[in-house]
Amino acid sequence: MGTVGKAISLLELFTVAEPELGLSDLARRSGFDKATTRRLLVALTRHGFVEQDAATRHYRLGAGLSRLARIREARFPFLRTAVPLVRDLASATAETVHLSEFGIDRLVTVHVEHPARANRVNIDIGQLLPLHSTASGIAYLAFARDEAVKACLAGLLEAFTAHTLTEPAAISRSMAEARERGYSICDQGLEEGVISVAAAILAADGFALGTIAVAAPKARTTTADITQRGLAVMATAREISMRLNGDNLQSLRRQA
Amino acid sequence: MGTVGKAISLLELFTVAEPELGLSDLARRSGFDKATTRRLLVALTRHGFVEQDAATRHYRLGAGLSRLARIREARFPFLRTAVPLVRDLASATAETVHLSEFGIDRLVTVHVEHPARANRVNIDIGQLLPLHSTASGIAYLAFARDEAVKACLAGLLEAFTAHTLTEPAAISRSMAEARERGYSICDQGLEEGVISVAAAILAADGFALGTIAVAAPKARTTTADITQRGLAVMATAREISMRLNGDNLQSLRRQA
DNA sequence: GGATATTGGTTCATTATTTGAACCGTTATT
DNA sequence: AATAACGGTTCAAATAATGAACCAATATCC
Repeated sequence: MGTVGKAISLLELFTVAEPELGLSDLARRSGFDKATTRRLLVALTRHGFVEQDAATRHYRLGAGLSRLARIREARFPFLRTAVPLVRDLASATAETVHLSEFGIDRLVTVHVEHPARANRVNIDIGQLLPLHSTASGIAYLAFARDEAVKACLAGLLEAFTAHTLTEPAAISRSMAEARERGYSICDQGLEEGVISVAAAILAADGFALGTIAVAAPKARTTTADITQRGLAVMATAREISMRLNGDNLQSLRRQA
Repeated sequence: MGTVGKAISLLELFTVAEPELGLSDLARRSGFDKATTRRLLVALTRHGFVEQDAATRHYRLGAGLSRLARIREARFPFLRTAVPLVRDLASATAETVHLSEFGIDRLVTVHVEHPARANRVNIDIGQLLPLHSTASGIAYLAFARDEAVKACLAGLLEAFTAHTLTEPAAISRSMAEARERGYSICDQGLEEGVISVAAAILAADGFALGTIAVAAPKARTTTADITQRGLAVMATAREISMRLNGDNLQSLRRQA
């Protein structure tokens, strides 16, 4: 792993659950020597990607990252466009709705609206979602470029639960069903007791760039719920796609 | 410059005005060899910090950055807290209001609300603001740690206009006035014809972490406007500080 | 349409940067 | 009080990065 990759992998250790980490902790989790870790952190700090708390000496993600993300968002207003619609869908369904963007060969969770219920599906911002075993992943693949699909099916298809699809043929079928229906359904593919529906958000070229999903405890989900949420998530995905791309969105490969 | 620094400096070449850049362009602007630039971009792409457009082959900032920024924002909700108040202040003043966060020894513009007027002060998200020559900078320094102040005054104090304060003593006086009054006033320090007021947003430890500012064309700004906007920006900064820190905000060093 | 310039990209001997074992002082834990 | 773990540093050795020269494709110019 090159030096740049090492530095970034340190950044990727920070999570919503653990936004601050110490030097020894970062070294241990990354597998790098403490001296190496320290040097990488100094370089990241010098460019504002990491900050060190003056009192605790712990490290955390820095303003330089936020700045670049804001620049990106200014030109590609994915969050600004989608978040209000995610919020609306969460209100309408009273379940967890999460928005993901494709990156690093997985889906990156960029926004979550949790319902005000104790029994709900919890997802963290920043959480990475595998493609083969999530509703979001299947919805994405259904409208992804062939290379992305091939890369996914050629990789490790980990079985997270007994329900996870791990055969390429089965995953392809699931993708075809998602294309047909306009949304995907995932029954406990990533976690026991959770059922989700998702739809792809398309870029101007007609290929998927992200997804929106509704996740709920299976115990309180009926077949009618699934259909209703599926149609709702599909409509929301379409709305987000249209707002992002307007008249540029190519009709080819458009959702049915 | 180490490898990590080089990679990050490539990322810093992207702006709101130029969100996509080619390989040769990036190499030229960074001063790195094309082979070096390419290798750094490949490493950044591998971790989602950069994406390459399939059609144009141009590079742009990637989803991996957005993900980390979202993780940071989830735990440090600066934008979510401040943006609504920035918007309110922009409506109330009908001038440009911009929010900055400290990082990389300067202020980083993270949000801007432009008034719906043709003659207005334009500021880009991501724009870096020097400390000594802007209302935001002086407001920040007024409530910054001594080290940050010393570092600023010991550095290059560039004269952007004939009005820019470049003497450490004059800058210190301006800081003291800002502390006294609760907001800073900058008359054409960065750009001819622009006058701004700003106030510091404080962290729990009582030190500044960012600023909020109102910028306007001097030609249509009266002395009464300055006072009115100064008080408004101070009140907004205080509100943001309180929402971010609640009861944790130390009374010591609190704004007058 | 041909000539030229510029693009994105690659190679590998050479060079520069990174590495990490061993060490340190301080703080936390037992 | 003893021990463990912390954040941090050093420098000879090891590894990764470098960039001049090259390539095919595309854009620009005349």
